[in-house]
Order: sequence, then structure tokens, then C-alpha cells
Amino acid sequence: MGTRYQRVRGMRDVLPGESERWREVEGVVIDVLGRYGFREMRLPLVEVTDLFTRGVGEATDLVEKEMYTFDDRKGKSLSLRPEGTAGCVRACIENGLLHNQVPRLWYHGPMFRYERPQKGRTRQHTQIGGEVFGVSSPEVDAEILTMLCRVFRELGLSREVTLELNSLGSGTSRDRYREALVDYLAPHRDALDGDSRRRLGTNPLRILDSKVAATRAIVADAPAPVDYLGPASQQHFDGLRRLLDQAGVDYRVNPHLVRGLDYYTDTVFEWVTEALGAQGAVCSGGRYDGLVERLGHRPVPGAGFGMGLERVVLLHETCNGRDYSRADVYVIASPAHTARAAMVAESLRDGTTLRVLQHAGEGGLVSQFRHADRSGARWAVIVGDDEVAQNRVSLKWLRVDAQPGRGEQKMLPVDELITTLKGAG
RNA sequence: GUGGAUGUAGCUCAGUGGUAGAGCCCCGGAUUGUGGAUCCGGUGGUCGCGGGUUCAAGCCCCGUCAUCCACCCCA
Repeated sequence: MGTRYQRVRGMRDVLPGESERWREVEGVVIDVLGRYGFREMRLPLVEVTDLFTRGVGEATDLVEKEMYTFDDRKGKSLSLRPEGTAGCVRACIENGLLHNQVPRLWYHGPMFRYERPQKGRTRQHTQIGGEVFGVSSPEVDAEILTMLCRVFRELGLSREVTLELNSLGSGTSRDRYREALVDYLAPHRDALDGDSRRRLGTNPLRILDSKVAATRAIVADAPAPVDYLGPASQQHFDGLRRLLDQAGVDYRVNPHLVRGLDYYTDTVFEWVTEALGAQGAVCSGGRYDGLVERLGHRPVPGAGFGMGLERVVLLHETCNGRDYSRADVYVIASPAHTARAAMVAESLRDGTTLRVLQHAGEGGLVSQFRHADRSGARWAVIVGDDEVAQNRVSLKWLRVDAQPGRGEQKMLPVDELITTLKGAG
């Protein structure tokens, strides 16, 4: 008896029954992105570590203590991507996508963060992210949010999520605010929690969204970023709010909303839910006008988002508990006619788009009908001695929920079977 | 990284230091060609792993791994 292997901590298997839901959710998101003109990027999972320390920020928790970092065989430091934007920007620069173009891009795939797993949080998680480069006006911010609003609507999750919005400002106004915040907090230093005390020197904005009650009380009267916006940032924020109002996108301004990644400027947002416990952020993002320059290209503005699919799928499940069946048609046969049944199944696949599952393995007809029922199929097709003798097959309706009696059944030629099921599908 | 809870059949879980259990699932039968309901029978276990205490450990002790929840962090 060998070792019994376990999955690595924080990693998950997605099994049949869940994978269908994943496909459905991903399908909706990707479809909406396409309808807004976003095109797919397929990006590597591994990047040079420095891309993240520089792009995301050295003092962020993400790079400070959550990255999977390792040396390759020549001693170069590489990291599994903890987020998507930095790699996307790198790819855009490297492939010349930012020259006189306004690319709208999306990507999909796993991100890795070494955190303690809990509900809605795994060490490998999946994001769909989108980025728009080259436009600094708030139209782009508004369009992204309108699009995300549509995504949640089409997923049937509008009632579950709310949009929180804030502006961090940019440039000197952001620096001025930072100073003002530190000035305000410094006298209260001893009353802050330990984490916040530490952040006072490294990343004071993060103190704004602390959950520690004592800290919250102090922060409640602290100056907010919106009070320090420069004229351009103020205009941008006002413009964005006006556009959202016109588009009918509901939002709540949360003056304490900040991001844990350093590259954000001006607009930041977060779609949050109450239904997932402590991990309430389902999708978030904002504007990052300084990032492209920080990564070595001439300045190009950008805005984007990341959506945590594990959490969206979890939400989808709480709102939509239906089972995903694996078949539409279940073909059963008497032992002598399994080959013929296979041909019937194949004809059905030729003539329709239905999922046709042929009974495999042993089992009498009783057992086969039981399998047909449990497969979730709507119809059973029977290829038995009587049917073959008449060069026909039987079609039986398995789902007649209204009446408790037996399902309807009739015998018919294969071409008629196809037209019948085509019409019913 | 910190704290709490939990690991027993594929799943959900009972189990007083003294023979390893139930329900669901699965398989077969009642029904040699008709599913769902009912009834009968059956398969399935290194009790997470490693030590220790004991005549005897699923149960007590220590360690360890994992899961869950919260902190933290974020999507």
C-alpha cells in the first residue's frame, strides 16, 4: 500500500457537478467582456519576482509575505503571479500593444497567494481580469463598472452584491493626504492596534480599512482621501459619479475604501457581498495611471479589475442551487443490441446537439432505467429486442413531474426520433 | 503568522476505555423489458498519521498533518 496523497494545502479540486457551474459563470463573464470589445490575453503564471515588487509595491502584504517565490536552476528569482495586472502590463509593453492603441484586454487563470485558507480564500484562486489602457478620462472607469454591473445582472447576482467606490487622488494631492493622515493618527499612536502602528510608517492608507474596533473609532474622524483631491482628481471623480448615475449603476461612496496594491490612483472600487462571510470582496479594481511608467515604459494611463471566480461561483451556488445533469438522453439496450444502440446514439449526436449518454457496463433493464433516471436525463431511448425486430426504437419521457404516474412512451423509427428530440430540445 | 473548532465507510454523522455503527449513495433482488415510492439482502473501514499511557484506545496524553471558521489579507 503506497502513500495516500493529499492535495497541497490551499489547493482545490473542482469536481463534476461544480465544474458545470464554473463553465456557466465563466461563460457569462467572458461573453459580456467580448460584447464590450475586450480581447483575450493568455499570460504566463510565472514572472520575474521584481515585476511584482516593483509593480505591486514592496511594502504591500502581497509581496512582503504572500508570494510563492523561488529560484530557477540558474538562480534567477521567479514568482507565481499573485495578481494579474502587473503581468498584463509587462506583456503589453513587451509586445508593443501600447503604441498608439487603446487595448481592452481580459485574461483568466489561477493566481497564487500564500495565505491561511478559509471560506472564499484558497492559495490558488482563479481570476478573470480586465484592463483598458490609454484613456485617462472617467468614461473608461464608468464603462468598466457598467460592464461589471451587467455581468452581475446576467449572473443573477445583482441583489447579492453592492458597489463601493472611492477616489484616492493622485500625485501631490495623494502625498498631501498621506501626510495629513499620518499627522492625524500620530497623536493616537498608542491607541492603535499593532498592525496599524506598524503601517503608520509603511502604508498608512491601509489603516483606514482596519477592522479593529478601537482603530475604527479613531479612523472615523480621520481626514478622508476625497477631502484632499486635487482639481483634476476631483473632476475625474465627479465625472465618474455623474456617468454612473446616468447609466443607472448603483454605488455607495466609501471614503475608507483603499486597496492593498500600491499602483492604484484616483478611482478604486470593490463589489462586496454579505453572503460569503469574512471574504466579502468579489471583484475589485480601479485606475492605475502610474503603473505603466513604473514598469519602464512611457506613461500610459490604465484602469482595470479582477474578479475572484471562486467567490462568484460560491455566490452563484447560494442563489442558484440547481443540480447540473450530465445527460439529456440516456440510451439503454438489451445485451444483444448494444452495438446497435451505439449507432442510434451516434445518429442522435449527428442530428441534434443533445448530450447523449449510452449505458455502459452490466445491468438488466431495471437497473438501466434506474441509471437513466439518476443521470438526470429527460429522455430514455430503448433499443431492445422488440424495437429491433420492428427496426425502431422506443422513446420515453422520464421527467413528467406534474403527474406521479409513468412517463409517456412510444416506438418510432430513428429519423423520427431525431426530429422529435430536435423539436423538444 | 495568531486563535478556536473538527478529522470514524464514497457522502452526512453517531459511538460511555471492553466485538466498528446508522442514514444516504452504490450493487443485487421483489420486477428474466420499464426508473422515481416501498420492502429484502449485500459491498464498502490502516477510526487522518506517528508516538505514549493501559490487560485493553475511535475514546485518555503528546506530537504532527489536513480541513473549517475568525484574525490578518484580498479577489
